[in-house]
Amino acid sequence: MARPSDVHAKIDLLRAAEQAFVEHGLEKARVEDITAKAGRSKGSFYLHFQSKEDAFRQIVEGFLARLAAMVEYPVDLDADFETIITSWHEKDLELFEFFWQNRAVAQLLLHGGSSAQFRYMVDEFAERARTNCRMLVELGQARGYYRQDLDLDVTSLAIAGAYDRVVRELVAQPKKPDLSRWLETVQDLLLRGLAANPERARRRPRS
Amino acid sequence: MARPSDVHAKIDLLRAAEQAFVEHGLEKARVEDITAKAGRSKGSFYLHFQSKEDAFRQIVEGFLARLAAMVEYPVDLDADFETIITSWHEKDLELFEFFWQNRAVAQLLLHGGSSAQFRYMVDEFAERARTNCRMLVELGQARGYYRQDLDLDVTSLAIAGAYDRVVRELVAQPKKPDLSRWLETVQDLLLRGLAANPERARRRPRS
DNA sequence: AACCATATTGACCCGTCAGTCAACAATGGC
DNA sequence: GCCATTGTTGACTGACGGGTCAATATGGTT
Repeated sequence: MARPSDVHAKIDLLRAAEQAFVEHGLEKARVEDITAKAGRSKGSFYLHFQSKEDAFRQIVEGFLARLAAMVEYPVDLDADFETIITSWHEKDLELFEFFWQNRAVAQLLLHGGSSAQFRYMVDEFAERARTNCRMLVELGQARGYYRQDLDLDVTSLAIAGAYDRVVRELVAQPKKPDLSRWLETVQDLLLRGLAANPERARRRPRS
Repeated sequence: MARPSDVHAKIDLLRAAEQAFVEHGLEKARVEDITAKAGRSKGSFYLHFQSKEDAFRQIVEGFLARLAAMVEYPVDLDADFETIITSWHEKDLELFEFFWQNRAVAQLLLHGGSSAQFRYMVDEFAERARTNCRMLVELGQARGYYRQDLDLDVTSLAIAGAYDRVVRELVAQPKKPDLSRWLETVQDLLLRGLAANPERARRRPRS
């Protein structure tokens, strides 16, 4: 065993790659820019990644995997509805925090800096988020909290879209905004739109 | 004056380019694919466009110009609020029709097939649409139809996002859905969320 | 210090296209 | 039919950048 490899290399490269991809998109980002930024050689890049696309995939997959883990929290179907709503709010706040922390990659994905060959990953995630949202609405309906005349497909789309757009704006902010207030505004708007009984929809002030 | 130029050339090329860009994105679409699809030569392409990017710009600008014209219709501030809402619905329906008719280009833009250098055009449009939406909400507030406690910034974001996502889904549909019903569902959800007086928010059945 | 195994490097190779232009084709006027 | 003019073509060029690999550096081991 002679000469151990530099353990920081891959991390440095991933960081630099992320920055380059955010700045120029997958196609226009040059491997040499990435290696220069990481203070490494071009060859070093190919010790850690099969190709430029491979590095991109690793970044995206890492981000989406952590994201998916946050979104697909188990819903306790037996819980009191109010508890579900509260838990929903908490999880959303975590999600917003996560997006803020990872706003560079988030912008990359949300703005389609990825080429067509990676779009399916983002689309798939968007679809899952929307399905998740649809389930929650359906549950609310079944419990009688939400209106019975809602079209689940279009309604869940609109809700997912509202969040989507707010997150897009969030990740583009120069300073961290009041995530909790943003979230409350959105949830309040949507809850009132969903509720069967308008009075119940008014948000209780959070403790 | 000898030999008039083929008047169909540019139109053929634009159509083929649109198709190629939708299919592969700006970077990956090859000029030779475009010309082959249009049944023209590569040289012919450069008689009509400065560069590949120029062709792309012409397609996008054409689409956005027509779109902007539809969105920025004058709001009659003196009109009865109910009239404004009705007019809003009609205009949205037109907009949805437009998106459906032009779903190929719409998908191209919404999914970021455009490289970073063109994103500002889409972003600018999204921003204008959102501002427009904000103004309508503000008007509703001033008239007392909407809640006073709304955060205009976040609320307008959420509303714009809801439409945005629904349009994204619309342009991805294989068959034309019932645009009017989709629109009603969205408007209904949002109006109930916005309204100061829940009773007033219920949509009157359209004539 | 000498040696070895492995890590690292960056000059080079080579495929891919955007864009050019010299040759050719078509048209209208005479 | 012939010529002048303008339209059209597609083989070619040159730039670019992803990926390779022979040469070199490094650090541990004896």
